[in-house]
Amino acid sequence: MEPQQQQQNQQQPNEDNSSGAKGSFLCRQSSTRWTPTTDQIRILKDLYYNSGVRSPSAEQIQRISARLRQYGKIEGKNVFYWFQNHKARERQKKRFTTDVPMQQRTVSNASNWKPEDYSFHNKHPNVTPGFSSASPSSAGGLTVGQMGNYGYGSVNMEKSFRDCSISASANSGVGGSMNPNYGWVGIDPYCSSYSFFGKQKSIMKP
Amino acid sequence: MEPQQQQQNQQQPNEDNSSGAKGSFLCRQSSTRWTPTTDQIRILKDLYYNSGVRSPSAEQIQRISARLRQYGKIEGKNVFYWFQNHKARERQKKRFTTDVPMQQRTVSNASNWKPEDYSFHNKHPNVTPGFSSASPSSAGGLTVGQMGNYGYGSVNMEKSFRDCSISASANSGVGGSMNPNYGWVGIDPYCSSYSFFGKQKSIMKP
DNA sequence: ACGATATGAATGAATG
DNA sequence: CATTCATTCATATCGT
Repeated sequence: MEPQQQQQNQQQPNEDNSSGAKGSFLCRQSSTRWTPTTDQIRILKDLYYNSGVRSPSAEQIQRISARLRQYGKIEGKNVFYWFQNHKARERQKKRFTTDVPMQQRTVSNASNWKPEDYSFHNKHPNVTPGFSSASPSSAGGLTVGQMGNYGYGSVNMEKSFRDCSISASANSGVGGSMNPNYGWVGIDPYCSSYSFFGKQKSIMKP
Repeated sequence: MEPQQQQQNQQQPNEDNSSGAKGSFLCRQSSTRWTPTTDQIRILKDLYYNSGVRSPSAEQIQRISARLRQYGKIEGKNVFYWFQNHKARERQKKRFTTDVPMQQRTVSNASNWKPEDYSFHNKHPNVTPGFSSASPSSAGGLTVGQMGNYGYGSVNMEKSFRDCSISASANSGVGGSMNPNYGWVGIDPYCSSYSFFGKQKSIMKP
């Protein structure tokens, strides 16, 4: 991410990469920690910025991780942490720079942190500028999130609108009716409690 | 092995420079990463060693960076990373030296500050013109530091167990399990218990 | 010119 | 959610 300056992107493609993008490099995944592949990152960011996913529910996490699994090894917790971190850091940086609530930043910011890819996906060197409107997925083809599943929000979405500018993703369905997309707005009658990692807890251990 | 600070100072008044290319040394090469000026380092170390600041909060970071800005370009994240790194490396270094040999560390020895480093760090002839060292209060008058002590060390946490008793089972809404943190209503069927992870981690972990 | 080291930056994983 | 720790990448700088 942060395509601005130096980036240390070097995730090793591990096995199976259906995407067939980068070459295969055998590598050291020996590390304990998950090293996301570029495709995985791409998708995660797409979900984050384009679909507005911020704190996916257990179900979503499973789905997402399942989808991402085709691009490399990944577990539910990785997805979970990814969203947590991404969100936290986005907020944090804002905190450092915008701390004082009052004060209008005339020039507004100026240089602070990395511009990152707010708004849309701007980071990948590839992806065509086109930007389709209908399908959120760029290359996957699997849409992880659009099922009619209850979205997670149901509860406090409060100010989630503050930064997420999800630009149009086709059906944002603000109007009412069910909004199939995950996101804010979904009020669902069910709690759909989750056992969440409960099921996959076994894999959750380091 | 040696001096930690071999920082080259090149404080530039402020931003600008766009040339980026470090064609000529001795210039602001601010192309990419932040290169702290000696004054900035001096102050940072002062805060670190003399004031005990290790992990400044967002607010502190704001103030610190504001203060340091008079010595050169700097942003909040730089301060943030600086402290993070400094602390981490100090710790890391110490870990190697103090760890294996004798583990007889009295706990009292919490302060592992490294006075040697500070006080007169500038070993480079390059130092900024003028500048006498001493109090950081050159022009700021801001008091960023907070106390002078910090007990650190002796925190060897390893993998402790922290299983929770409640474990997951938040079950679907109604049941009324514990974890009432969020006043769920007894009859409230719509679970909105999103506290969710508040304690969930237990299952996520060892 | 390199190689080594110091250190800024980024981020996965946890903890509270 | 906020904060912190550990690792790792990237680059600036110095030594020889």
